[in-house]
Amino acid sequence: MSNFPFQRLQADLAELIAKTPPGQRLVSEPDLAKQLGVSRATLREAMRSFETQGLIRRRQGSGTFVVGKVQALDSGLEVLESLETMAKRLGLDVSVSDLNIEAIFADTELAAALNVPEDSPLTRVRRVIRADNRPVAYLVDTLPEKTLNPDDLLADFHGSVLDFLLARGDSVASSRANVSAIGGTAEVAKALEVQRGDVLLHFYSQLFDHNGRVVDYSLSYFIPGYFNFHVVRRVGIS
Amino acid sequence: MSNFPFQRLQADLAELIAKTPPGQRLVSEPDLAKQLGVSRATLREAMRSFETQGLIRRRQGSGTFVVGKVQALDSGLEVLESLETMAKRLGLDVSVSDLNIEAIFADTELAAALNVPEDSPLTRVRRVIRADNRPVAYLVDTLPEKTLNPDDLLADFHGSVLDFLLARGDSVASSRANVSAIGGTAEVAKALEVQRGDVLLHFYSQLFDHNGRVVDYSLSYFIPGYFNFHVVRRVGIS
DNA sequence: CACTTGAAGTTGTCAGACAACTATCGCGAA
DNA sequence: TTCGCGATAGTTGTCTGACAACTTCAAGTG
Repeated sequence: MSNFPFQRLQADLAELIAKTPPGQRLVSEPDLAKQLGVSRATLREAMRSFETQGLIRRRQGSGTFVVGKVQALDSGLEVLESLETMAKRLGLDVSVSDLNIEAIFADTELAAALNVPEDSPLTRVRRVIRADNRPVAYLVDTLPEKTLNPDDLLADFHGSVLDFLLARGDSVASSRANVSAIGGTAEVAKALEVQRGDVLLHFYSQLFDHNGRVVDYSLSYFIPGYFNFHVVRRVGIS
Repeated sequence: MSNFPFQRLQADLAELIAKTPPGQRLVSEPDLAKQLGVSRATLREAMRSFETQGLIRRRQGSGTFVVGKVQALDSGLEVLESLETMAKRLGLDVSVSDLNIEAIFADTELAAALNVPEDSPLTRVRRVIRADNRPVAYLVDTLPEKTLNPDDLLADFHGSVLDFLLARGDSVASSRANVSAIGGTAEVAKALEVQRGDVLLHFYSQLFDHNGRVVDYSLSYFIPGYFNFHVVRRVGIS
């Protein structure tokens, strides 16, 4: 087919990875290169690409492993619920780790997103969601300090800002979520224990109260495959 | 920070790409490797990763270029409308290319998705959507031949299966779209003129008529950045 | 003017080598 | 026996240098 070793190689590698059981080690790079008829440098470029896609994971001194998937969490997007609630509804076991709460001040971007003056005091909540003890989502919420004080959280926070606000009786009506796909930045990649640039599903959303005011500005990053988000779309909305 | 050249390199490269105007050529690999203090092999691995993310494009003999973005198309996902309709609503200029219509027979997967017997005659419609003359989406629709005959299309098809069905007065009620992020397969990558494995936003959806029967099985692949899909999520659906 | 030829510059691929790290096995000490 | 530890083989990470394939453009040729 193709005259470029790299493209042939990607097809061969894809097939090899597909038929290799998750968790199993691939043959070593020198052997694989010989077996596939390319140099180790070219093979490594292809492997880097597959690692960026999240299909394999390389560990120096140990080997290259095919990554496996756990059961997917499925949810309709039109229902606003926390990942914790969603997991409980499905009877799955998720946990929260790397919880980080800090007080910051609004820069231009945050001020615009939250509709507050620049340099306003804000509260930022970051954490990693784990399923099957593997990181599957990285969530960053930013709220005005007036809405959520860092000290408030320490008392009774289980990982979901939404659940916390609802439990407190706050006015929360809806959220507008933008969905996209991106390669993970350094911060996100580190949190999710993947490589910078790996394929991630990305939500950028704003939470509104019943008066239409922005309550929360949220960035969510999901490793594909662990979640199934779906939307019901209807014709002729009027 | 990091002891691994590759991670430092990714940070440096990301910065360099970010501050380089779209469309402009980067300095050559040997020069860049010297400038960043790594070998050309390591640099090329990092560049492969960024190419997989769709941030740069390499052309043999010519150079490496930073890719630019056109204005994004924005749409609410809960409204089911074709990309063409959406573009017209926004006054943007999109076109259809690489239109391919073929008659196939249902394999196990298609039979399950469309709820028809295996080996049933089906019609498959594939095409590329272009904005600013660049490929931005790849769409594959598969329908029972009874619903859509290949010959029907030749008369009056403008790129959207949904618009065609609606214009014909078919019963189309809603669609269930699963949203995910994937690395492009060989077929998709070729159609979108990107590298296999590049980050793409992916919709897998079924179109239902008013009786709840599956009318169309659709796979959509979007290059991130050209589209802004959003969903309004509400609390306490009952 | 149209066409060819060549050179310079670029990315694509290769081979071999060494460094850094990991897992494992065997042996000696407690 | 059991624990700890060092040697060792095997793996990925990185480097160097080289050549092939391709693109571009300008000079030369008819």
